[in-house]
Amino acid sequence: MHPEYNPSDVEAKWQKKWADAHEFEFDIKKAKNPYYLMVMFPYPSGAQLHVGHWFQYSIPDSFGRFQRMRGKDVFHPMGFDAFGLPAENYAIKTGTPPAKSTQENVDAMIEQFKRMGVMFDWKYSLNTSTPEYYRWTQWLFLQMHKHDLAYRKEGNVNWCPKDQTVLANEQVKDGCCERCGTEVIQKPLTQWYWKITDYAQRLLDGLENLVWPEKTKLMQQHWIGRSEGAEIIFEIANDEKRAPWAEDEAPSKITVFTTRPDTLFGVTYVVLAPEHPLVEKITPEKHRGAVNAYKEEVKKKTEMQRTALEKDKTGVATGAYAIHPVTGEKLPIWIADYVLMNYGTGAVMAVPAHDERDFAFAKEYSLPVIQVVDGGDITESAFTSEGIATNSEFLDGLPTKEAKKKMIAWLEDAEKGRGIINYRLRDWLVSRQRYWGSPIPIVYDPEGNPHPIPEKHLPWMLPTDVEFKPTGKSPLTESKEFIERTEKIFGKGWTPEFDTMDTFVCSSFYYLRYLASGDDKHLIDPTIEKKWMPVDMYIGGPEHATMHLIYARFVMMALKDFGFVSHEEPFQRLVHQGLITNQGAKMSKSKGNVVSPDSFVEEYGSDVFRMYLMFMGPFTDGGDWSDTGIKGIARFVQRVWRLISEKSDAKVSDSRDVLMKLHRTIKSVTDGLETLHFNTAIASLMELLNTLESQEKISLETAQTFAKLLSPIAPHLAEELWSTLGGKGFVIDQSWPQFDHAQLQSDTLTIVVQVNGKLRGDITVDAKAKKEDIIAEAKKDPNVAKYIESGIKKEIYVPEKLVSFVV
RNA sequence: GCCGAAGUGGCGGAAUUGGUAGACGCGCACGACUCAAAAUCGUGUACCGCAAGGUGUGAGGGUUCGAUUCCCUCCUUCGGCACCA
Repeated sequence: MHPEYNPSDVEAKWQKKWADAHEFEFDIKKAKNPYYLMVMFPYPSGAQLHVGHWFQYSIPDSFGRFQRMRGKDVFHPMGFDAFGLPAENYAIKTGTPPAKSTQENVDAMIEQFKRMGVMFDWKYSLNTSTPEYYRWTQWLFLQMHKHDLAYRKEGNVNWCPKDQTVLANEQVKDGCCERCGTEVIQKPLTQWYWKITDYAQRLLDGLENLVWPEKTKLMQQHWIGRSEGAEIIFEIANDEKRAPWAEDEAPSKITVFTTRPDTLFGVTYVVLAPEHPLVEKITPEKHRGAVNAYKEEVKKKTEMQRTALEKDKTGVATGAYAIHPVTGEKLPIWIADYVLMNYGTGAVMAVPAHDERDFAFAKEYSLPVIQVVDGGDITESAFTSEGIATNSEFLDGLPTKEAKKKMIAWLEDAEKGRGIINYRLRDWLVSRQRYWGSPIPIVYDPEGNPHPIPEKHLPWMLPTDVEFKPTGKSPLTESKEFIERTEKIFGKGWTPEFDTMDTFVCSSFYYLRYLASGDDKHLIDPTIEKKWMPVDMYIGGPEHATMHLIYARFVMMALKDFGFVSHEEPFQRLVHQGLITNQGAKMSKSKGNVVSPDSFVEEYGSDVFRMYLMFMGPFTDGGDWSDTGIKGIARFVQRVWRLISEKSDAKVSDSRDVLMKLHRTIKSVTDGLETLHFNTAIASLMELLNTLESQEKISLETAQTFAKLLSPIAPHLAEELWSTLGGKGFVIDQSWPQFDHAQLQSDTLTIVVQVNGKLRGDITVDAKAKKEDIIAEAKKDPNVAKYIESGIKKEIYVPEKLVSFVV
């Protein structure tokens, strides 16, 4: 008699045995066959782990166990992305210091992870909000600064006038403050940026060799937004009515960017972004009123409203004129909000005949439209495709591609422009007017010039004498200790930088710090980095496709240039897990639709729960939560437990059919786990179990192989089974079963017979049968014979699969 | 608007160098065991049809002996970008 499998006892037992044997304690120095498996680290929220966490962390653990059994030394660390808004907001609400609530949450989460039965070695953990970690965040800032990749400039932030606070993009809902509903305005602020744009081309090129979802690569390509074109210089017409300015700073030219230099002869006006610094200088007195009024109007619009306008183009003429670089014609200069200051040069040459936005604008303000590319009708809309140049002097008759080249060559000769590549990527704004982040390691002298804090003062501690109430300034400005500390070290009148760093900075290099084992002298040991990087498999949500995954790549490239690492790319293979929803909606505390795994784990055990999550569908798809099928997995576990131990017999050997099924299962489980199709891997184990069930007895070897195949996906059950079957040591330490090609082949084949593509029968033939014999056999099938009476026109034979007759 | 992914039984999903659509599981129905229930086991389960047979992978067309798979048009859902010059 076999007692029922009791998951809670068995799982607790094996978790203890693993711990006692130090089974999952890792040594990155000793590892011989490194495999670096990382899952994006969580934010330590106060809520319990939910079904989504189990999906995200238990399934990769199964993948790690599989790689481990295949002989890899799998390093699979876990840490916490602990700086960020929620803890700060919680502090504003309750007064609890973020450091305190964060630590409590981290501790609680670690306890829950342990119950999951995952292989994390907590000795390698990290927490980005600890001084031991953020000293490296600050070190990274200093390195960026040292290599001229960090600079300050004025930029706009989302500002809530009522709450007196800077808002993150996700706190802005429909142009209003998420909390109080006040309309959010754009406020200029001087902040720190990192020059990620210097790396645009490398970030683009590097994508090619990465084993990443194509979709993600494409998103990064769009994000980087490379476009080839030309910068063209338009002189400003010398007009006595223009604005007064000092002779030496007289602006004399506007530089525009265009991807269509071939249409230069079709330019009928020039447009500047309303924020363009030249606007003020070129606008003649007479037009200032209208221009300033328009600028005010644009400033009031949030980004949302500005982009929602779609078709209605607005703008105003500045009254100034530009000179066409080839024809010398005078072209009016307009300002319009459809031209963006942060793309290209903030100025465009308008070719209404061949650009939709210019066309709409020209129609609105009755500006001339000149066709310079043949091949389309421009009476109703712009013709934006390529064609043959016309009305274009020396370009006439050339196809677009050649016309572009010739125009660029002409401009370069005449020194009126040049061919350039433009990127949409913008520099990374790393300043945050927040408390709960890493302080920026910069101090200002009494004249206000920034100076990097010498490395010996790191970690540059985050002060604690701060109230968390919003005041309109960075919270650190309140800290007396912070200011006193700065003056004590640097001198009277010196002040610290009060902003903290974006949390994406913390997560841009954490893959290196896991490997550093807390080393406080070096970011990472170069030999360890060489051995372990890049990360072999990185798993995380698709919401990080651009931001985090581009920042991390940029930082790795920069660190390589600085000489600290040997690799260019941090993540070799990337997989996005799907999202587990509840009734179609993302699980969140605010919606109150969070599903807790606790009651299921208690009833069925963690093996069943994680297996059920795997069985729901492909890992990359996620799915809508429903507990209706979990019983099927629970049944499977009980049947495995009962049948495998009951039927195994060291004295029997298996039939050819059983061996074939076994080897086919080894193959499909291996393929399934390698490609993260855990659902099909489990299905094929179920099929194998169904086959074994019909046997009187099975060999001990087959039973043990079953336990091994089960081990990554149901680790506790597999250990229990393995020990019951007399296996030595832990099943997780066994090597992964190999399949034998010879055993995959059946002695007979089923050949399908079609007539005119319709299935009419099937025949069973010897695996070695010849084509002619198989076709002859197919013709004899009584049902097939009926359909081929009228005569066969064509015979098609697909080896080992089918015969098709055309009549 | 543009870019990308997807759409298969009552449900989750299998199957793609084009070759038996619906593996595996859930649910459901009937049966066995039971005083009974649960659990377990067995049988059946895409649709229409008594059957022969026919239909069927979002809709419509195309290529092919043969299409869930390839091509075109459209619809729906999801994700991303959003006046990018």
